[in-house]
Parts: sequence; C-alpha cells; structure tokens
Amino acid sequence: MGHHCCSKQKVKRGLWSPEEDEKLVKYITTHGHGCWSAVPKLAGLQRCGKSCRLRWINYLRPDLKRGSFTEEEERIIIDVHRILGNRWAQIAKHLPGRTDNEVKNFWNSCIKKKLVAQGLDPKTHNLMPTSKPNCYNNNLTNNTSQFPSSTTPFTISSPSKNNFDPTKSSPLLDINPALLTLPPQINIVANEPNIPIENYPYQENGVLMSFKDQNPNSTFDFTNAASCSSSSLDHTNIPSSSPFNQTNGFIDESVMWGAPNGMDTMELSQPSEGVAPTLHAVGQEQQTHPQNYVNGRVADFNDATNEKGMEIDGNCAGNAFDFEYMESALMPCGMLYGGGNSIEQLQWDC
DNA sequence: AAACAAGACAACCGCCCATGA
DNA sequence: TTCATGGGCGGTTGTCTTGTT
Repeated sequence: MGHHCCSKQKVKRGLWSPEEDEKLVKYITTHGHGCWSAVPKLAGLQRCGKSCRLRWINYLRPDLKRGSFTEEEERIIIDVHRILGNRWAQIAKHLPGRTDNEVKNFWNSCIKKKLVAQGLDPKTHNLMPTSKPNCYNNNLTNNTSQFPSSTTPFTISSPSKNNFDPTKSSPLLDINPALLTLPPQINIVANEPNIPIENYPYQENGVLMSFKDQNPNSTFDFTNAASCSSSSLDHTNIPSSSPFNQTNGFIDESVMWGAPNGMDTMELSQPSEGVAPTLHAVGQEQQTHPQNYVNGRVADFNDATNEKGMEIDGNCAGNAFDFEYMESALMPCGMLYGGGNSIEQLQWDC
C-alpha cells in the first residue's frame, strides 16, 4: 500500500539510481522541495513524494556527515537514548550531519548488541535480570542496599507520542517507588554553580543537556535528607565500595534522586535572569538545600504530592538541566560515568 | 571457488499529528 | 467540527557486502 501522496501514481520502488539522485538534487537545489508530493512530477521522477523526501533527508542533503560514527557520537547516542529512548529523530538532532535513520541503524546493528553483551537492557539501560556484572555485585557485597541487581529505582520510559514531546512537554520517567529510598546523610554538594550554558554540549530547542563529566570533583549534599524517614538504608556505615561513597566517583541513583515514598514529579522552573533555574521534585519533602547546584542547576525539592512520576520540563529556553546528574542516577552499576568514559568502559569495537 | 551466515545499510510501511479547506 | 492531505517518525523489511566454512 502506498502513501497518500502516491497511491494514485505508478511509482518506482527500491534503490535509487545515480540518475534519479542527480535529478532530485538538481531540482531541490534549484527550487527547494516545497511540497514533497509535487517534487516527483516536477523533478521528473517516478517516485513517491515521501520517497523523494526520505532520499533527500537521509542521503542527498549536502550537510550530511558520512562515514563511521565516532566514539563521541556513540557516547552521545547512548547517553541521549538513555534519556529519550527510541526517539531517533530527537537523538539525531544532537549529532550534526547524522540522520535519525542512520542513528537508528547504528543502534540496532551495533550499540544494542553491545549493551546486551554487557548485560544491559538496551531499552532501559539497566542491568538485565540475568546479568550481574562484577562491578555491580561488588557494590552489593555489603548489605547497605536493598536494590536488586537488575533494577534501578527509576527508568526512563519511551513514552508514546501521545503523552510526550521533549520539545514541548516533559519526558516522563517511570519510578519504582518501592526502590526509591533516601539515605538521610548523604552529602550532595555541587561545587560548580555557574557553568555557562553555552558550555553544554548538547543543545536543542533551548534545552541544554550535559552528559559530560563537567566537574568530576563535584560532590553532593543532601543535607535535609534526614527528613526521609522511610529510608531503609543503613547510611551510617557506608563502605568505600558503596554506591554512596563519593570518592569512588559513583553515587547510587537512589541517593541522587532520593525519594522515600516515591519522589513523584520533578520539574524545572524557569530561572529569572541571572538566577539558576531550579529542578523541583514535586511530591516530595524538600530534601536538598537550595545550594545543591549541579552544573548550573539548583536541585530543589518541594512539598507537593502526586503520583505522576518524575518530569523534567524542557520547555524553557535556556534550561540547562543537568543530565550528568541524571546519568549518574541512571547507570545501574556506576561503571560508566563515575570517572570514566562509557566508550572506553564498554570497549565498543564497531 | 562456492555456499552460507551475519552484519550493515537503504528503503518502505504504517501510524500519528498538524494544518487547511 | 469533520475530513483530506502532507509531513514526520519509528518499526520493519529487503538487499547488498563481507566474513566464514
């Protein structure tokens, strides 16, 4: 069955010939594409408009970058995928010169398999139930954590189109309330309150994201965390191997987000000029000090309660929600970003 | 050298959404 | 408000290339 635009036409399918490419390029560069459904006829092609559009966008555009993905690109894909899921078009926007199709193919043919080989669920980036990499087991050799090795307190879902558009609304994160506990005395102190937003490497529609280890020396301070009475963790004796240990460069996601009964909603508030925007956890007692700055963000938790799950509002231009913060929280075993490089750690060999 | 398998990549399919009549 | 249409997107399939036996 053809598309609306070409169902009445007899169109050619399959691979494009160099001659067809030439016709399309010549037409688009001369006239622009305008209405894609009209392009085939005007360009003298026996193709459907959608096919022309796809060919142009994915292969003929002059600004496309061809060739293998770099390690940096791979890392970006992994990082952004962890946040957005299979939203290839959104992911591709973080990779100049790459298309959603290219990213998708690269993911399916390479990255996905390697994540699986690492025992990570390519959908959630969590450890799969049957996988227990040593790095994670090491963190569980003590009884300070009740988290099962296969689970993190929350995961990023791949919401349907109906309820999620990162450019318009908030990505939803599925939180497993049962796993969200907050240690009462975990220090989270961000040392870097004013990183210029232009330093953030991934930017789109005013949403600035940083996955880089911008400040590897940063620590965190949950000074008010003691208010979380339902925490079941023993925080008074955290061994150096614990995820809570700050010196090993890994902070457990439960610490990062700290929500005893389900930190329900997080949202970024629009900053006033010269004031850092804030990250709120709606549905949670205030747990962090206003100076809990992370890469230009204040982690701010307020009192409201709801059951919606966490939201990160990406609407506001200039928002610089810190995804380093998030990535630290999301990594199941701390093996990737605590102080290292995900690519190095996973030893991609594509 | 041939056959087969696996991987990589290009293209299509079908759905959804936005827009305009 | 409804419907038709075009554009965009993610999932899937088909085809070509490369490696292995």
